[in-house]
This record gives sequence, C-alpha cells and structure tokens, in this order.
Amino acid sequence: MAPKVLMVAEKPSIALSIASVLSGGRMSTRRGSTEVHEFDGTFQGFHVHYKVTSVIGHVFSVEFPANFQDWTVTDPLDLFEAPIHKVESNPKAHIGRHLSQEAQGCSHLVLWLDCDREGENICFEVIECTGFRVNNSRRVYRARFSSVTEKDITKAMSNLVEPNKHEALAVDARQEIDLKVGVAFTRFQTNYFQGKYGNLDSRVISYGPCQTPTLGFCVQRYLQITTFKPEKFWAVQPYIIQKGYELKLEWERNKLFDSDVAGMFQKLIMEDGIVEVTGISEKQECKTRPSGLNTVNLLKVASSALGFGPQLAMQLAERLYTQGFISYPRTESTSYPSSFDFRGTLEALVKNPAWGSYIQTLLADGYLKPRSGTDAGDHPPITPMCSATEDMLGTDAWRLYQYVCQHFLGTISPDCKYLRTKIEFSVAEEIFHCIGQCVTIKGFTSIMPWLGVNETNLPQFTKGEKIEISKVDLYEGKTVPPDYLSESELISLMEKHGIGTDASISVHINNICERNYVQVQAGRKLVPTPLGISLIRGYQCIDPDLCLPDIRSFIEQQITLVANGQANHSLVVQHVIQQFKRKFSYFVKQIDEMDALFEAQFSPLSDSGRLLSKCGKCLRYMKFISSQPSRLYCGTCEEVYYVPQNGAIKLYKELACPLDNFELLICSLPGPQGKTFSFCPYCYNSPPFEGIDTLFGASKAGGSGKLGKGAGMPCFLCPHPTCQHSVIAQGVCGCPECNGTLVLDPVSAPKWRLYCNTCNCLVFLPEGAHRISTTKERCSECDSIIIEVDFNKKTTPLKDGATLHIGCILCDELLHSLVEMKHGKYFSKRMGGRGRMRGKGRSGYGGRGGRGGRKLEDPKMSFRGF
DNA sequence: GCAAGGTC
Repeated sequence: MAPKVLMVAEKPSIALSIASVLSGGRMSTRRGSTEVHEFDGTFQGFHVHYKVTSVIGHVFSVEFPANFQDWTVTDPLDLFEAPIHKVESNPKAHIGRHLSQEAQGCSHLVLWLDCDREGENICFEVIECTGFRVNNSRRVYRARFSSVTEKDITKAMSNLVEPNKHEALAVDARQEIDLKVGVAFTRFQTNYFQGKYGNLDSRVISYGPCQTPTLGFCVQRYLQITTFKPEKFWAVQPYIIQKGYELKLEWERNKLFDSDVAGMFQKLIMEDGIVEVTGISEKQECKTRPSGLNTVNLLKVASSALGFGPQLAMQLAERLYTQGFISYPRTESTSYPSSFDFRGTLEALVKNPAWGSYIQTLLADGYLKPRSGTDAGDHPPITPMCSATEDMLGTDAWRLYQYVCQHFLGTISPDCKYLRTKIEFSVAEEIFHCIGQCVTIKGFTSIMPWLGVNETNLPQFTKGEKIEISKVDLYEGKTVPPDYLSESELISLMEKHGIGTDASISVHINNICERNYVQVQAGRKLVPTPLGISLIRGYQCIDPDLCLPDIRSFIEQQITLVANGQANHSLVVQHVIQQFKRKFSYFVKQIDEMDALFEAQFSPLSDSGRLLSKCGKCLRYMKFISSQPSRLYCGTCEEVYYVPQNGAIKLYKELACPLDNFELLICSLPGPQGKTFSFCPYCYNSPPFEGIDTLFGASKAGGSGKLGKGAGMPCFLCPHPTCQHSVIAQGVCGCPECNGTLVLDPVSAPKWRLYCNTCNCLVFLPEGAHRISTTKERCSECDSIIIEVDFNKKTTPLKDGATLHIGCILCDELLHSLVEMKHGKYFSKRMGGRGRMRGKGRSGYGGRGGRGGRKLEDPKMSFRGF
C-alpha cells in the first residue's frame, strides 16, 4: 500500500485550494470535523496517498487550572506565578481527535498553516495532536507559501522546510503574558469596584493590553474636547465682481485673534477700495491612485463611508471571501506580487454591468501596475475574484464588494491630473488670493468619484489689472474643539501603534463597546462613558503606562526576541511577568486614586437599588440592584447575592427557604417559552447539597464541578426532601428529551405548564384550571407524581360540573388527553400521541449525591405511553 | 464573569 501523507491547513478553504491544485481537481472529499480531501500523487519521488484537511484557527488556548478559577478564592496577584495549561479552544469541534485519527498510518506530515507567527504556533499544535515526531521514521515538513495560487502552492511543495520553533514559542510567550496580565487586572478591578458601587452598568471591569490602550485613544480625545478653550478670531473678506462672477478673496494672514487689529485692516482695505492682480500662477497637480487594499483600510472605509462597524465589515468580507467573490480579507499588504495576473482579474470582472465598460476601456487603453505599497509577506491585497451583482449578494455585502472592486480598478487606473490656478491680489499692502482647479485627466477618480477633485472655475485675470472691491466683510468666528474620535481614526491609531492585528482590531473595538466603556454615536464617533473615562483617568493618575499603547509594543518587542532566537522563551516570559506583577502590586496599593474618580461618578451599593426581600441572617430587607450584574445587597451584613441574569426578579409570596430563612424570589426569563422559577438567594449562590453537578446559568464550567459565581441552584435543582418548592416536591416525571425532570411551573396559571429543569422541553397542562398542584402520591403504574387539578366551574370537563380531579398526567385518560408537549428545538407542537416517546426511567437526582440527607429515591418517572 | 489570537 502506498505511504500516506497528511497535510493540514489553517482553515477549510485553504485545505480545499491546496488539494485542488495538487490533485489537479481529481480528488475525493469526505466530511469529518473538517473536510478531508484525498487523492494519489507523488511525494519526494514516491507514489503516495495524500490526505488534506485543516484546523479552524488555533486548536488550543491557554487557561488557568481549576483551582485558580474561583474569583473569590484566588488572589489575583497569585495569577502571575500560577501554572497555565492548554485546553482545546473549541471542544465541540473535536479538532484534536480529528487530527489524531487522520494521522493514523501516515508517514509524513506537511504543515500548510498561514505563514505568520500564529501559523507557526498552530503548526506545533497540529504536531502535538497528530503525535508526529514520536517516531523518528515519520517526518514533519512545513510548506511556506505567500498566496493560495497554483504557482505558490507548487513552489512551496517543492521547497518544504522545517517549522520554526522560535516563532511558535514567541506566540506561547504572548499568550501567557496576555492571559496573566489581563485576567489579574480584570478580576481585581471587577471585584473591587463591583463590591463598592451599584450602578457601574458593566458585568466585568476588564483590562487588557490591547483593549485598554484602545479605550485610551477614545478618552484622550474626549479630554482634549472637554479641556478645549474656544478663542474668537476675525478675518477680513473682500469681495470683487469680475466678468459677472462674485469672488471672495482669501487673506494671506488667514485670521487674527485680535478684533481691533482685524478691524483696522478692514478699514484700510475699505479705504483703498481697489485690488491689483499681482500674480497669476498655474501648476499641474497630481492626485495619485490608491495602492492595494488591506484589511485596515477596508475597515476604515467601511466605517467612514459605508457606515459599517468593523465587526460587520469583517463578517461581510469573510462571507464574500468564502463565497469566492473576493480574495482573503485579512491581510496587511498593500502591494501586489510582481506575478499578479491583473489581466485575468479584469477579464473575470469585465462582464459586470456596473463597471464592465470601464474595464473594457482599461483593457483597451492599457491598465497601469499599481503603486508599490508595503508587502507584509502574508496575503495579497483584497481583490475581487469574480463578478457579482447586488441581487446575488444582498445590499450590505454588495456595497462592500462594490468598494473592493472600485478600489481595485482604482489601483490600476491612471492618476488624476488637474491644473491649479492661483491668482494673487494686493490691496493696502495686504495680500489676498483665490484658487481655481480644473481637472485634465480624471483617471482613477472616475471609478472612485468620491475622491474626485472639486473643480472651481475662475474668470480671466491679467497681471497688473485693477479691480474695484464690492464689499469688505469682517468675519467673526471662534475656534472649535476636535470632534469625538471617529472609528476610522481609531483604527488608524491602533494600526500605527501596533494594537491588535488585522483580524483582531474589530474585536477590541467591539470589546470596549460591550463593556460599556464607549458608545458609538451618529457618524460612527466613539464617545467614552463615565466608566471608560474614570478608568483611563485612574490609570493616568496611578501608572499611565497601563493605558498607553507602548504597553503593547513593549510586549511585542520582548517576544520578537524569542521569535528571532535571540532570547530564551522562559526567561523572557519571567522577566515580563515580573515587571507586570510589580505594576499590578503598585496599582492595587494606589487604587484609592482611581476610586476617588469612581466615587464622584457612581453610587455606593448601599444607595443603589430598591428594597426587595428579607435577608435570612439579619431579617432586614435587602436591596435589589438591577444593573448588570444584577444582585441583592444586604446593607446590614454587607453581603452581595447574585441572582439569575437576564430575567425579571420579584418576591415570591413572602415565602421563605426552610434551610436558611431567606425570602424566596421568582425569576421570569424573557419570551413565551421562558422558564419561571423560584429560588432562594442564599442557596442560589451557595448550593447546600453535595452532588449537584448541574448548575443553572453556569457557563461552560464543564465537568469540573467548580461552582461559578453568579450561577447556581434554583429550587428546581434543589433536592431538599421536604421543602414544598424543591424538585422532589414539584417534579412530576422524567423529561422525554433529556435526563432532567419535568417540574411544575409555580406561577404559570392560568396556562399551567411543566418545564424541564435541564433542557428547553415544555409541557402544557389543562388550561384554565384554578389550581394545579403536585401531591405526595405516585402513580402505581408509572411512578409519576400524581397531580391535583382544580378545574374552572364554567369550563370543567368533568361530569356534573365537578371541578376537582386527581390523577397521573401519563396514565389518567382525562388528564393525558388535555396535555400538550412543546419543544423549541425538535418539534414545534406535538400532541400526545400514544407510544411515541422513549421511556427514560430516571429523574434528576436518583442514585447520585444527596449525601446530606436520605438517599433520594429514583421515582422512575417516565413518559411511557405518552 | 477574566486576555488576545486564530477562524466560522
């Protein structure tokens, strides 16, 4: 059997391109975690079987181990010394397993990851997953390609090299530094300020070496605006009438900040009354065509001209790319490779009705080579790949695609040429001028009309000519502050200072919006919020480095030493981490300075919120703080209790939890399918029973069993044996869809329903009943809890107008006929037909945990026969 | 609930 060669690309589209080129299109493709393309060919002179597949970006990301995950237990300072480990970035995609399976039986591995540091790092992630290098007879190669073209792919294939460990280690270093610094500061700030103020309006007060300087730029502009002092100025504006045109003359002095002096000039000029033409000059000017389009410039135009935020712009560009309309949209390069096939690209677009005729002219008259821009060695500039119409793309994608096309055509069109005429005048020894512009060659501005030169015609003048002044105005103006930073300006600043990459700039901008540090206002201007301003001003007081862009360049410069092999990875990491640790300690020590700014902006927890429910410890009312993260605050005990987020919270009939005496609350999640459930604020935050491994609202906590803060145990997960609100009392039967238990919704009247305490399954009970409640009895047939229904007198289905009915919703014929099941995911409506459900004999807690009380019975509830 | 970097 022919030896097998595994090739791995960074994304599925590249795997497809590589396989297509190397197989000449003759390959078979099968699905897996990502697609695998297979074909036969030759490798180093041997006949081999190729398998080409891909990862989806990084396979792993770094994290702290579980014992450093609890915000309340871990001192953020310890994070600097904490171990870190790699976890799969997207466990659901099973990329690790996929690579390991596909590597089985392969003798060679060829790495086709993008040719940058990150790509080099992913190379080693792939090597780790495939288990290569364990066995010396298996070889690992790196393909270096500068574009996904047939030429480059074949060239890379015949010039295979080794992956670069130094570059990969530089990325490891960056990951560790970013994680430790970001998480330490974020946790400290969040804990400190959220424990003090009730109206911060941000779930997390984050810090990061990219996001914070990004915010810094916005606040810096804001501070320029607020500290701006306007000044009045004056300008003399004489008017003349020449050949029937009225012309305003521009003053050589432009403006003066003294009204008396300006007034004096006005008087002098009025007294003279005659201007003399002292000079006429004509100059040929040139406005150069653009160079190739890179990501950052695309994002800037998208924001300033199309009104698309960077995130939307990238989404649209990504889609255009995967659909084959434009080339890879994440590139720094603005210069085209010398081999680039411009004619081919033009021919691919020539049929387009929007600019077909323009392209025909270019092809006929000869297009130009683009100006040389910068070549970052990644991907070529963003270029249209095939023709499209608005109908094919939809409005937004079309507008972006249209710009990409116009920009591309602009790059190979002639420059714009125009004649600039300046007429100089003199009056009372003061000099004035006016300017005319006349386009001689439109060039690229005919396809990018918004960049066109404004034409202004001037009437004829002759040197020495004397003209009477028709009037002399004294213009009074005042200087104005700059506007808020536009998103497009911010992108320029980020690029200039190396904050983020072409792929991540949009993420950082989005971040500072989501954290409520800035708001995007009309015209995509970024206006910092009181929170954003307080943070940056605080850093400026304590340690300005923390919010300056240099913090990123410092990290970059340090890890570049690793990438170049000039410094040892661990030593660099240690050095940088120690520096940040010192900065962190100082920041913590001086936090009062930042706090003074917060005090002026925000209200203390004790002043926030409304009284809602009683604390079980001191029996006084606690305050409900509705701003994110919503929580209860007991002013007497000075304790904070988080509540389920995103739901409406209210008091539950002044009932109290038998375990701790805290008053119960009701949470209603939004939407008609939203659960409504009761919870005890204390139990919710500190589940009292062992063995509860399902938490409500816990995010990707995984199976670690660690209880995340703000995620917890509502009554529907509580195994309390006698409390009337627990799942033991309110659970009716096993969920037909999952391992959960169907629980009676306590406040669903009159549309009584059961919901699953684990998944989204919903079951509607007889509508219009006065009361539906669980009993302590179980069905002799199926072991479900017997329910008691008190029907409405007018609508009761019972004989002789009786209203009370007791039975099992599965086995009682009447009840069963009135029950209806609904599930969002799999079926919209499913009437209770017989014998269609799986019998799942279990409920929430049987056989597990419950060590705190008696062993919980498994009531063996099921939907048998439903 | 945390960073920044890939990519979807």
